[in-house]
Amino acid sequence: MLKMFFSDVKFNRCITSQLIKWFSNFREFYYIQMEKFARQAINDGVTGTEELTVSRDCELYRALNMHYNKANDFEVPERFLEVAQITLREFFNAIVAGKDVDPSWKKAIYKVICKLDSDIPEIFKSPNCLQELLHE
DNA sequence: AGGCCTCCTG
DNA sequence: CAGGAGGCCT
Repeated sequence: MLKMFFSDVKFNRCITSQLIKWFSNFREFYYIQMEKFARQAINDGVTGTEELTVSRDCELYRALNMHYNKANDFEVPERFLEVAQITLREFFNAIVAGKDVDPSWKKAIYKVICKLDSDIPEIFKSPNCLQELLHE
């Protein structure tokens, strides 16, 4: 029964597009939070990027975790914190520099951050990805 | 043309 | 989160 489903071309295509959609939505949420917290920091009088840090007990982290990992199903990798912090600082600097007057000011940040993306885990590249994931 | 992505909405 | 429109790339 399951095999029948997973070998269905339409079904697989549907799944991938949905996954893409999810990642897209996640990304959006991520960047919205980043901008929000960066602006908040500025309003709170933060002057330097050194004061901006992302740890497991900061508000920004909580907001993200609440959204992506509400039930704490997995442990958030350290790398995520690093990238999150870099992103936050990137936003902070851009806003402080007044770059946000440019309608597409976020593009530059996106370009920087996407290079920090981790590689896609091998399991997702497998054609049997769905089966393998289900067996975990 | 088809796939993937972003942006805006609901 | 899902849908839809529009842009970019192959």
